[in-house]
This record gives sequence, C-alpha cells and structure tokens, in this order.
Amino acid sequence: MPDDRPILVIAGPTASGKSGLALRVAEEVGGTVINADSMQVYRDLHVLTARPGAEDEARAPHVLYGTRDGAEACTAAAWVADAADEISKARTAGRLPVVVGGTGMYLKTLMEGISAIPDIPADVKSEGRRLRLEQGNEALYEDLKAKDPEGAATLKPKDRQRILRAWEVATATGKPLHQWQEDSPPRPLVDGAFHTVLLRPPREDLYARCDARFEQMLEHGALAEVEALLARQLDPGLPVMKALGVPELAEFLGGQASREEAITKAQQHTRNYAKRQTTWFRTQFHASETLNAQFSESLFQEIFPKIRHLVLT
RNA sequence: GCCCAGGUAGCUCAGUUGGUAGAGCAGCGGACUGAAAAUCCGCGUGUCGGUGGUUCGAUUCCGCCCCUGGGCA
Repeated sequence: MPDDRPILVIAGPTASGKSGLALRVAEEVGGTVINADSMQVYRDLHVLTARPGAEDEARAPHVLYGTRDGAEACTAAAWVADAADEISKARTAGRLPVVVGGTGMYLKTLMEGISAIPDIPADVKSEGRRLRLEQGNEALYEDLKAKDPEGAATLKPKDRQRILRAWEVATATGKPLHQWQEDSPPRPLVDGAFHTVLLRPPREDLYARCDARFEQMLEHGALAEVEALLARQLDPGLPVMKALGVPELAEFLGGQASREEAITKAQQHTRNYAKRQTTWFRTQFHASETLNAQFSESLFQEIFPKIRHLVLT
C-alpha cells in the first residue's frame, strides 16, 4: 500500500529566500528541513553556498547540509538515496519532510526517479577525464560515436558533460546509456504526496539580491573559506571547485585578478545561474503553488494557511 | 588655444577601397536521466556623435561644431 503522507518541496532560484521559507514552515508545523542543493552538501563551503547558520539550525532540524567531503563528487542518485533516508526518518519522528533547494535535477530525481544504471568504476571515470584532458572533447566524442553511435547522434558535439557520461556508461558496461534508460525507466524512489511551492521573485529584484548577497559573503569570511579549500589541492574539476565564487576568488587570491574584478565576475556568474534556474523551474517543474516574490515574513503570513492546508490534511 | 587619437549595440571593440554594419560579453528565450552552482543550443535595427557639403547614394570622403582621452602651451 503506497505511502501518501505529504512531502513539502520548496524550490526557487538562488537568493529567492527558499531556506527562509523552509525554516518558517518547519518551525510552524514541526518539520525537518532537508537540503536539496548540490553545493550545500559539501562541508568545505558554508558561507559561499549560503548554507543556513547555527541560529537557523537551532530553530528546526536541518539535514544533509555539509555532510559530504568536497574531495568527492556527490551525484543526483547518491543524494536521492540520502534524501529518501531522511524523509523516512522525519516521518518516523512525526515530522513533516520539507525538502528545499535550487538543484532542479535533484528535485526531479527525487520526485520522478532516475534510470537504474550501474555505478561507473573509478578507473573508467578517471580514464575518460584523462582522455578528454589530453586529447580533447572531440576525441572523446569520436570514441563515443564508435561505442554508441545512436547516443552520440543525440548529443551536441560540444556538450562535454553529457558526452563524458555517455562515454563512461558505454565504456564501463558495454551497453549504451540510452539503452539503459529505455530498459529501466525512471520510477520514484520515495512514496508520498509531493506538494511543491515555487518562489519566483521578479528578475530585477533577484539579481539585486544576488549581488548584495555576494558582498555579504565576503564580509562573512568567504575568502578564508576559499583559501582553506585551495590549500587542500583538490582536483580542479571537482564540483566544489566550481561552486559559484570559488574560481573567481581563487583568481584573486592567486593574483590573477583584482578584488573588484573577482567580485564583479562572481556576481555575474551568480546572476547567470539564477536565470538558468528560473528557466528550469518554469519548464521542468510543476509547482502546486507559485509565489511571485522573494520570501519575507509578511509573504509567509499570507501564504502559510494555504501551505498548512496542503500539508496537514 | 594648438597638435594627436578616438566617438559604431547596454559594455569592450571590429568593419564598410562610398551601396545604411558584426563579434565577444551582457540581456532574453530554450534544452536538461548518475560531478547539474555542471554542460550545451538559439535570438543582433543600432539617429554608426551633431550638422552642412560632394555624390544617384555618406556611417564611410570633405568642412565646421560638440564630447572624451593623451601631448604641447
């Protein structure tokens, strides 16, 4: 018998105030805030990923924040396994799971599932990356054409990320990625009644918030955080190393850019990201409630009755 | 005041041996099945500083004016 207990999902672009909304809801209804942000999972970055602080965590349980080491890459499937676990723990404790984050792919994987495909052995992964580094993406694409012509045909020749993934699967399993996807269609891993809330502030306000927030991050120790991360000498291709602000501040620390240039660039990239998220949520995400504003206490007062009704019946 | 270099898309610039112009970035739209804060695709009319002249035709050549740098006084 399927579990139809509610799960609240709060989505929105960066700096829209998702975390604040999640916290308030969790506080009011007795919920557990579950992180669905691909960067907030890493313990190396706290300030730069705008992770909730100790005061926030004291007001309601927060899980899956800073639980992973930046030296290893998290994946959508790995995150969903963790999230499924936390959802069930919250339920056992009689708390409402409040999943919040801006990583659309994670949310989609949670709600709709993902094809079951074997883990790719580490040596195949590093071989693919080595090939691409030494011979270029074109060479990898050519090799993919040989191993998985159909798959290669559906990919843009410059789409490095997806080419690498298709290459890894074909190389490690001998079976094309699209074949796996066909044989094992996505199926949700978690039973429940998903209720989704989307925060969608006006573009201009959102961009202004992104800019202001980055300045605040610097005031709160973002530079030291990046310095500590750089000291670990991790592979520059790892996800943590690509978190917004890391490459830019690293350039400043290395003397290749002025402080101003680094800030301007990081803010720019944050705005670009916010726009990509906006598109994702508009086209790939079906929200039960869309709020055309950034989070604020007055907005919360206005919409809370509706959310409570969605989630507590 | 004089000399030089510039004034072209929101920004930085390219270009037109005279036939009204195009890149990068920004912006906007889109894609998204295991590193997704990733990766990729699409969209370019703008008094070509102003004004007179030459010309069938001027953003392009000439005159004058305005503005911005730099140099000389």
